[in-house]
Amino acid sequence: MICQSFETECGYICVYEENGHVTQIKFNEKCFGKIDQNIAIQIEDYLQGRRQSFNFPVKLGGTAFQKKVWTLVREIPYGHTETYKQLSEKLKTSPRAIGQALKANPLPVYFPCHRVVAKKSIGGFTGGIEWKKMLLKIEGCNF
DNA sequence: GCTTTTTAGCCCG
DNA sequence: CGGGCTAAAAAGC
Repeated sequence: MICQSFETECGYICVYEENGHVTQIKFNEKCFGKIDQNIAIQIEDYLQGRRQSFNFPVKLGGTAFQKKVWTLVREIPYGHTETYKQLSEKLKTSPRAIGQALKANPLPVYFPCHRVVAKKSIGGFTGGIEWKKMLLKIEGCNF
């Protein structure tokens, strides 16, 4: 397994790769490896606001429910936000269950959980809400 | 399987 | 702006 860091105005973001598949994305972590260049370019382009979606293979764990939520989140269009509640209604579940699943998301950014906000606040984010704000800002969303 | 714990929410006063 | 409430998933047994 290898990983590569990318610099942002919020700190470093670290992407883990295992034989061509992205397995994990972490915040505030610096490392010195080089991952598959095709993937690296996509990440870099996204962070510069030049790319709106990803096209690389990933490897996932997680429960059936978590995968359902993550998949649904991926369908939220670039630059848009939805609330935990809206998603919960789509899956006939509760807002808090959505929060739990997003917290367990191993691939933030790829599964854009930063586009999911609470009804009256921004909600939470792994690695700090500063990241969430920054990612939304990249997408041209003022929160 | 059942019970307890935890939750990145919500709503109402 | 608290507090209490709640459902539902995950962890524990």
